[in-house]
Amino acid sequence: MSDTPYRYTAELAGSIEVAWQDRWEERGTFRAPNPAGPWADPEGVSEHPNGHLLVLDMFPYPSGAGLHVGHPLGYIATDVYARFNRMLGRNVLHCLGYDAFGLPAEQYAVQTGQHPRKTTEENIAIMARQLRRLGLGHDDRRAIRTIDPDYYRWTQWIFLQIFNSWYDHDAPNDVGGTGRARPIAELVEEYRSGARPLPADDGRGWEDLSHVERAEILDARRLVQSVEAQVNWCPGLGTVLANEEVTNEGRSDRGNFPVFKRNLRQWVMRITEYADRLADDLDRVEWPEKVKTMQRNWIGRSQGAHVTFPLAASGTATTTGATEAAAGSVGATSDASASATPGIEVFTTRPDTLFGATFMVLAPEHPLLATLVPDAWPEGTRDAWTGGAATPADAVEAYRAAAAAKTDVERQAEGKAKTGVFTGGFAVNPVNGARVPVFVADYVLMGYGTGAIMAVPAQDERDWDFATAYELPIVRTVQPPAGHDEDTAYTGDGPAVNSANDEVSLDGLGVAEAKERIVAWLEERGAGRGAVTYKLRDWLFARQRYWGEPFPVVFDEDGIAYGVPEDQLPVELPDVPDYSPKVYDPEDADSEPEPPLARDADWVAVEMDLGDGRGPRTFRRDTNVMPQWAGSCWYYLRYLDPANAEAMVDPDNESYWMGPRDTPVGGAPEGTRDPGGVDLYVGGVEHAVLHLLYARFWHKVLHDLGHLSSDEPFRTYFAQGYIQAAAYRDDRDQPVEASEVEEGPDGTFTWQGQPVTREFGKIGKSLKNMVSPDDMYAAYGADTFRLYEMGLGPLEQSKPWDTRAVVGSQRFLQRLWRNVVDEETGELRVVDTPLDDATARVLHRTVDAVRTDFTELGFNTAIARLIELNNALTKLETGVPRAAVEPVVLMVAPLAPHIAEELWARLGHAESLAHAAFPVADPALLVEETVTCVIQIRGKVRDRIEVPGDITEDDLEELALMRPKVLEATPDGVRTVIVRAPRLVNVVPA
RNA sequence: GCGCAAGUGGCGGAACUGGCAGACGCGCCAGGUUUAGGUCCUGGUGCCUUCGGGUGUGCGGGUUCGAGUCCCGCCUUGCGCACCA
Repeated sequence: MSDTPYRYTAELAGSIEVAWQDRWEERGTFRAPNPAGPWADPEGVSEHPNGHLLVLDMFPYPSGAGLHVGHPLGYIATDVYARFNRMLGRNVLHCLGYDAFGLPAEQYAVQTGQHPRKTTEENIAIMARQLRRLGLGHDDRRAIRTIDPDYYRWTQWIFLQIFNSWYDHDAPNDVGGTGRARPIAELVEEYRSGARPLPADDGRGWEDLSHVERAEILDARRLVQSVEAQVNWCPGLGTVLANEEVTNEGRSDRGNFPVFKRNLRQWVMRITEYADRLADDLDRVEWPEKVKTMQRNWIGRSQGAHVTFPLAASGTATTTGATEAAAGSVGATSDASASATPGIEVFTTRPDTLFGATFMVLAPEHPLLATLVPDAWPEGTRDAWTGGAATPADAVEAYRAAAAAKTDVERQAEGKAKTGVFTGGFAVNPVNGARVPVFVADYVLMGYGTGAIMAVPAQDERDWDFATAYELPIVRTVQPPAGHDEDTAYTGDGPAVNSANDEVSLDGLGVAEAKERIVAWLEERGAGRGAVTYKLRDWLFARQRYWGEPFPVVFDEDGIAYGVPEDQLPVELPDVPDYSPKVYDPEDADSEPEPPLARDADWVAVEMDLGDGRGPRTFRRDTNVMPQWAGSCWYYLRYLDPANAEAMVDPDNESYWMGPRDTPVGGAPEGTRDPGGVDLYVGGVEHAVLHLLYARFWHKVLHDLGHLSSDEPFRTYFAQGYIQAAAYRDDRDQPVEASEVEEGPDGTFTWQGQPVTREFGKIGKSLKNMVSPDDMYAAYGADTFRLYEMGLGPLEQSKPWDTRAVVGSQRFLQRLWRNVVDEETGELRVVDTPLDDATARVLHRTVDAVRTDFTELGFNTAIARLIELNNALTKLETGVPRAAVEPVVLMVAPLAPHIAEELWARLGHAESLAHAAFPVADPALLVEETVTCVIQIRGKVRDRIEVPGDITEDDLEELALMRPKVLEATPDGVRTVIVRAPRLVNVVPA
């Protein structure tokens, strides 16, 4: 029998923790009152005069492997912050649900032959147990799951809202600009009334159109469209993917399978309509600059101009005069298809350099190539331009085939070496009438701009490289500064040169002015116009998989798509016998997507009354499912009102929790209207352009349609670092089980007797370095684990896991416990004597520092201060005063809530401390009575003296100059004395 | 290649506007408790040192009475972008 039965061991910690978790659940301690909706509790809301706070973690995916010690890092951090704010009197909403649709669950289910619903629900149960054991103060009523029909009913509802909307670029929005989503019904009304002209100006009105014609007009405007487009087809996953889901290496971010470009008809969400607002509104949220930059880069907005280069008559490869350009937009050719073509439209960000455009380049996929190519090489064609082919058609075809066969990886492997062939065609530079040869080259991409460029070698490095490789002329139109290398392009600012025709001259102008002038000239001439392009593509939204939300869309016999009426939602995911997607050889680029739902003929054919007055009819269901991002695009809204059967969220609940704040975030532009949104959103940076961009898009649509008062989902986003763990590899570079590796005294590592090398990496199966929180609960308890993770270092940093070091946090809690409870008797040890002055000052300085640290998420330094304070109390010889230990318990509570609750209760408090007031520092006690003043000679510390904290500069200087060491060091007198009372005096000898 | 972060003891990391570098924790060392090991407790712990002191925040310069902190030039690591016209 131990003689310390009341010691704070892992066993005791465990029993305390589980008991408090039960109590919290029974009492509903963390249930946050809502102002409205089915749980309306206005009284509960009014009990929180210090306002409200919405703190959220990124939506977790319940993986089959359970949690590892890296996962809870952010959950603990938000919990500490939430608990702290609760103690400040705020109404705090913190909860967590499950993002449970998606590929991994489906793949796991296929592997194990079980239904994905079964495996997903099992995984959720495991995760829920692990999370509960952590002691997170979540509102347990709000643990929503995306796979529940009551949830995805609203996912489908939102889809229909977007489907039934169009983007009106001219409509004023509420942030002072124009452009917002409007219901498609309003567009119909404008067409019907004639307020908006119909696209086809054939004299017929809306009522005269067939329903197929009307559908075509509307479908072209919807924010969800079915388009025939080049998509990312991933045979290994059997589905198409969004651009955001394809890695730089041209592989799927899930599973790392090859991805191929295919032309297929697919659903897209028109996120590009929001490109400007998505870019601009980043200024109004408080996010890491890094993440904002990533989103801006992804959106890739660039300002420039579209310029049309008329096609020139085929002929000799020599430059002719300016007459043709003046003649008009089309080069004089007899070829019918060419005359139908106005010319080659390019996008350029440097219209000021137009006079230096000496050739053009089309992407290999450019449609104009077919009509551009003449029968024979024009006279004067250089050998190097032909690619060795007998005719331009052969050369272009060979080049196109070669480019098409190359994967992105191969293109990348070739680096920046420029290849291409002459098309045999010419175009006319609209500013000077120069005949410029047109090339095809794969350094121009079909997916950006117009898929064609004007090449200005003197001011563009890529064009320079191409021009030198193919001996094309280079004309400088921006004067490089003196000393600029004559053999490179100059891309900087400078005065324009060689840039004048009979009507306009740019010579001498800087880049910005030159752009302005030439764009004005182009617009006047109808040869071009100012333009903005984006790298952002529309969001490919359909997946040919099973485990996702079905599309609430049906088609009639004409192939027209209809949204399923709201009152018939949800469209439930049918329980099909064969849910495996049709997957192919990952390299089989020519395979076709085949959704599992398409196999269920009974489900696909449906009789339905759309409520359009035509009665019940037979329709064909859409057999796609939504991507995993769908459920995670709006879950934070459902948290606010998860039981609401009438709306996705009651508007009053949304505006209470997420509505715009009175003052904008720091760094927002002057006069900004606050966008509202989640007050603190914590999660990994890997979702910087996926989830965070998609959610912003949906949120803005819902805001435009009047469903939300906030116009950004996440007002403040904090990107947490990762916990990494040691992993070890053997001599074949294969990871070995990290838990079985032994460290030798010389610092080397061995596994089963063989030497292994160490690295630090992501925790997980692939590196065999899994550490489960369950092991930590068993060995130390949840409070120790929480404290360890928070004490490791700054939250935004990635840090290595070290199980051996966890004991330090346990020791702290043991000392705290021992300051209150006698380990042998279990009796209370605190004394009721008043605090001595020194202890009171340490206490209040700690309160002040911890408050600041908690507010700024500086948990590691807060913990250090609390340890110092507790160590100071431990050393008091007259016992630990209650007046000191109670504030310590309250301050520890957000970090280690179970032990704090237990000590609080043992100290005689009947109420949970979850809503107790956080200690407040007395300003009078923040200043130290005496401080150590450092005396420096020429900046080097030479002496120290104890002085009163409020000593004047003059007194301190006098004191310092009398010190023997100072006198000794200044035999020739003193030149300067710098005094920073009360901490420092620096004496500079003469 | 371009852009952005970050480099501090054996390790994770502290250090407000330039003002005692290394808080706190791990590890290590010594002592105590214990039958022993472990736990736990107390003290010490940047490096060098002739014990006076010297030296020290990736490297080299600079500004300053004073630099981890500011400026210039490098190096390394991490992240992002990568023919985006």
